[in-house]
Amino acid sequence: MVERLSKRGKNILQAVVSEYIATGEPVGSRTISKKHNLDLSAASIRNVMADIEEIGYLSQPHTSAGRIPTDMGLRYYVDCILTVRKLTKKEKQNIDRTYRPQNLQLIDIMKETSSLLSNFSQYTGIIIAPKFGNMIFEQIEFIKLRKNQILAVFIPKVGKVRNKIIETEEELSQDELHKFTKYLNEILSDLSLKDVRKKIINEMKKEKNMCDWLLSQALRLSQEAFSSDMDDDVFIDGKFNIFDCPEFCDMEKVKTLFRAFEEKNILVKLLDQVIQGEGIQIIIGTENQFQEMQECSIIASPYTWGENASGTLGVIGPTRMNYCDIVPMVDYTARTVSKIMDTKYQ
Amino acid sequence: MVERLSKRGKNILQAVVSEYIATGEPVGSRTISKKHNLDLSAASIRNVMADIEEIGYLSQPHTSAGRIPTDMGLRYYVDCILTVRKLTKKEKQNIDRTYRPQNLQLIDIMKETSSLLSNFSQYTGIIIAPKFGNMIFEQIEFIKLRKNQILAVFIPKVGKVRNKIIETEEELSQDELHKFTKYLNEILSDLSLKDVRKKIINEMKKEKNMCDWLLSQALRLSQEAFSSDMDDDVFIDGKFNIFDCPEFCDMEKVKTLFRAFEEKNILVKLLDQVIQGEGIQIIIGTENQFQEMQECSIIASPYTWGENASGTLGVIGPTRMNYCDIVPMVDYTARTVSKIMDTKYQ
DNA sequence: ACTTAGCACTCTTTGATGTTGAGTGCTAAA
DNA sequence: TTTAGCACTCAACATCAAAGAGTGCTAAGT
Repeated sequence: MVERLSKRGKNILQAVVSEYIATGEPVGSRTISKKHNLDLSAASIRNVMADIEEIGYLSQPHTSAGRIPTDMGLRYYVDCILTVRKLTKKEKQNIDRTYRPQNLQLIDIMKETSSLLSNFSQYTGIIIAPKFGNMIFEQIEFIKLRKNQILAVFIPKVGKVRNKIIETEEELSQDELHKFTKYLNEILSDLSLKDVRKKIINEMKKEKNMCDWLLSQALRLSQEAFSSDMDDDVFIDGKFNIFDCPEFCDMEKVKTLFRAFEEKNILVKLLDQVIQGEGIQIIIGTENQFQEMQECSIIASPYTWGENASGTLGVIGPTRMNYCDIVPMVDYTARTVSKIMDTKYQ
Repeated sequence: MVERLSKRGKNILQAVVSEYIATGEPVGSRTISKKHNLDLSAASIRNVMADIEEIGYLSQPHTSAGRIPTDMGLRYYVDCILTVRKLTKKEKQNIDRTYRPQNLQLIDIMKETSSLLSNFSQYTGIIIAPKFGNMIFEQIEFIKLRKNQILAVFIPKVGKVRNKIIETEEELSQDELHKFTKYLNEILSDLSLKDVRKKIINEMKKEKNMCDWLLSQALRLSQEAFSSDMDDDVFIDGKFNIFDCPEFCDMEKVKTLFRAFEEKNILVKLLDQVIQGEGIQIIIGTENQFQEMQECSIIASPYTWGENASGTLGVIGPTRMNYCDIVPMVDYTARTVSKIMDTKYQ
């Protein structure tokens, strides 16, 4: 983002944005000259505002109203003006405390985090669990159910145990299944799920030549077990906080936004973009490609676990969010979660 | 419900209710005398309406408005006036077809049902999965994870496989665990989960005397495995249809209702009352104890599986629902689901 | 060359006022 | 017992004026 504003322009944009974030109403020149001691008269401010509007950073709902920042304006504000505040000790402690309890399962961490994000921000907190494909293989077990049904139990190093029922053509004895698992647990240990899938395909190619029936069965089975495109686990909290935002007083808006919340894969896609980058990322209004969400901003950060970037967390709120407060909070939360994930699972 | 209305009174209440259900607006005497050929003038209808209002079955939003039925009025209508219509062949086929695909897992049946109920009614469809306690034991397996961690996998005859991680004090070998499961699978086979819990407690008492270390370990473990008060599985579909009801144009109302939807245990409690009774049950507005839901009616029916009453399904909508259409549809769906559950799992 | 006071102008918001229409309750006649 | 007729009530709607917030422009001040 190019620096397109003079010092004065910045100050005034800053004032408009912060006033707008506080009130949600269009901001007039008088208000600024009074509340923000820029030592300028309303008239001067008006002139500058007109300039800024021309660039496209401000807009007027109607002729005789004040200005509100456009998405572009907010983007400039976030990139070139905003200096986030530091969290107080107390706030940090509050976040730390969330993860203090012993014996938190992954699922608890997720729930606590989404609720933390939502409570702090007073908007909607969201966290996406580590990607299935990034999970590290620890163990697989096959349990014989009925004649041609086998339950595959996949146990990752971290994360939720997953079951899958597999139908087989031939009947397999539990003994055979034990052999399978022993073999698989050996060759797959410590691989990420992605690599597991690759490895299985490679092994199958090898096996084609060697023609060991048991092994090829084992591989076939494991392929099925890992084939599923498991849903991403999304934890959302505080959906209803948006009811309290004056900008969402319109039924239609709420309706579409909620449909987006329901469509979890919209959220996943949106936040998956964040996982590529590093550190806090902010998506403002129309910057995201989903119409349903274009009244919202997302402040998100990837959190890591070990070396794999593993998930994303963040806050969804109206574009007029308090970026100054929420950005450092999301950041600190992401760091804390990363730390916890590391220590919990060596 | 006592018969408190004359034939004429009934006809007029019937007219008011059906008109109100159709339009959602207060109904005036003129409208009735015109549209429903009762061969009475508006003036006569007015007189009767005043009588009905006195009993408490109708009310006026304000002096110069028409009448709307009260919850009591709707209750009388449902009990003493309503004759439900029969489903057409096509509608029945539509419902049947939902369950035709082979290889539907329980979870699919649930999803399809909630969506079916919602689509047909244009309101919110809901189904509660068979109670955990009513599930029939088929198999349990213990898998050793790490030193003192064991994964218990519980496989019911019907329903979702469930995992639970158990921490133990002593380390147990996989061999020992095999012995445990063999023993447990024998003594628990075909019991309902409730009975399983009882049986385990009984066996533990016996064991205290016999002092077989392995057995008592096995029992302790299984007790832990079955201790969890698993969440009820609630499947809801079409939450957002209520946005389209004119009576929910008020933000506050939507807000509270949605909070109730979120609090799944409100829904569970509400529908659990239905499981006691037999056949279709209708809960109108303030008849339910939850304030959040007192603008809604619930049309629900238990569905069975084998001999155990096992779950509930139904439709949640505004009190001015089309009872005449939705009641038979919920009924038929409940019967169909029961049938499917029976045939799928002998 | 900036800055700013002053002013005319625009446009929303608010409240007051009147009108319309749906619906009621009562009365008296059929 | 029914119903036509009539006076009355009240929400909903439209119209209008006044207030207020804010702008843009101009001309004078620094």
